[in-house]
Amino acid sequence: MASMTAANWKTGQTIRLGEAAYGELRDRLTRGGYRPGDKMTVRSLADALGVSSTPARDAINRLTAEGALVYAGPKTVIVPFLGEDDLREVTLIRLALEGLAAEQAAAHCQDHHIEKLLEIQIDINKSLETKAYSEALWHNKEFHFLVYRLSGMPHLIALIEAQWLRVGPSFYGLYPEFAEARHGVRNHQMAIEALQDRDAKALRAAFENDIRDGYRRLRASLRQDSGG
Amino acid sequence: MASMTAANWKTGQTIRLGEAAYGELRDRLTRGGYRPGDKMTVRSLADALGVSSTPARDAINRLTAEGALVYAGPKTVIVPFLGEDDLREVTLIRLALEGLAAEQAAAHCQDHHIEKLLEIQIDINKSLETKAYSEALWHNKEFHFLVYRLSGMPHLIALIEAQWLRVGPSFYGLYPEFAEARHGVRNHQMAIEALQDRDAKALRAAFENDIRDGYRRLRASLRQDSGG
DNA sequence: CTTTGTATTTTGTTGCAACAAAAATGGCGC
DNA sequence: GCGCCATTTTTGTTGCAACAAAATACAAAG
Repeated sequence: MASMTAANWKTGQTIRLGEAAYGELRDRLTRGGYRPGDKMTVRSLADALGVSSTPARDAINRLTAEGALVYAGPKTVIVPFLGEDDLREVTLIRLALEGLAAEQAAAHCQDHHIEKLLEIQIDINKSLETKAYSEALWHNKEFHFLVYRLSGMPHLIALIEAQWLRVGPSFYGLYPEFAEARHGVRNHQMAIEALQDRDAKALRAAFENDIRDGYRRLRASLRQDSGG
Repeated sequence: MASMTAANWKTGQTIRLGEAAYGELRDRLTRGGYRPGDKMTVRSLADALGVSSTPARDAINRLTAEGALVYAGPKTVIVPFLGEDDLREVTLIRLALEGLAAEQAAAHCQDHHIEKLLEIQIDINKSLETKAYSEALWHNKEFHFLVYRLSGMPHLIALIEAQWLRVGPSFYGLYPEFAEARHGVRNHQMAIEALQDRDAKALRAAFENDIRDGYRRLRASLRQDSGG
């Protein structure tokens, strides 16, 4: 009994309101519940989540530490606008981290993982056909993180998730255009083929391509916004 | 006046106790004030820093989110032991992030930066000669982050600092052996030469070498501990 | 209409106490 | 000596109120 205590204490359901609030806010950010510039106040979040100010404040503090929220003033936390410089930096970081994750994933890939990826890709295509962009975005994330998890590097995955959370709110609004272009389909196909060959370098290249494609499109839309 | 508000509000001295507590605890961690396994309790930290429990809790929460502290049980936060797997993961992450930072740094390097690096290297050598290992460690960090800051990527630097904070406590205790071997001196020399040539790839290689050297030594000492 | 100065409202931070839960302690049986 | 269980102590979490400070709304002047 004493031996399982140290290993399994996380198993019990999360009774910590702070962590629950963090997870919920994180989810809403991921799902496009907020737009860049939206103010995050302790009291409004506490009301929205039905908790008191302490857990709400914990959630905001943590997301701020991770870069998913930023200070716009001494007493003002907002969902960040991603400028061109920010986008460049986060992209370079993503290339480094997700490239590493992909490279490490190849060694731990099994056939059933590839089958699962094929299923997810079918889901993505279906979602695109029915113009269910929010779903497509979700499946796209599933695709990426299924591979990244194969790396067996939990801390690395947490870092990658933090980067996605940074670009998410800015990315989400203009997904329709992205989806129409279907730029991700070819890259995902390349990734699956690389995985079948257990070719770590090719897998990395496929994901880097995907990241770079997304970067170019996001940057273009950023310039469009500032230009007109 | 309105234009400077958004840009300069950070200039005012930090009146937030939570951030001050975070900085202080961070500093103590960096300077070897705690060893792996040490318990971090809200009340003891609050006493140690002369603040109430809220800012102390904030500091612990943030360091925990960054991985510098870990949960060892539902109500127990400790300074983490770095196992061999953890060390491998953090090293791969460091290679990715610090490699990127070094590569980006080359483009922004000016002559006076190289001069400063030469000065720091002299400080390192002096500290090693006088067996002031704690000082040597500090100057070593100065050396690395002076280069990393040249990348102009503040978020990347924050990520790198978080990784250093993870390995710090485990690294600190066995520095004397490291210093005696002087393994870093050659790598730093390579880095300076690469910087003089503005050779980004060579600069990256020099820092990767430095990280890998440290990894091998730390891993060896880890195996020694578990073996005997 | 824009701008400037003022008043009002909102907000984050901090300290603190209560509570439940986990950890440390000590004693008991073997 | 060693493991196990009950008791005591310690601990994190949570909610809340007070306060200072910043943001906002508003009014007046140019």
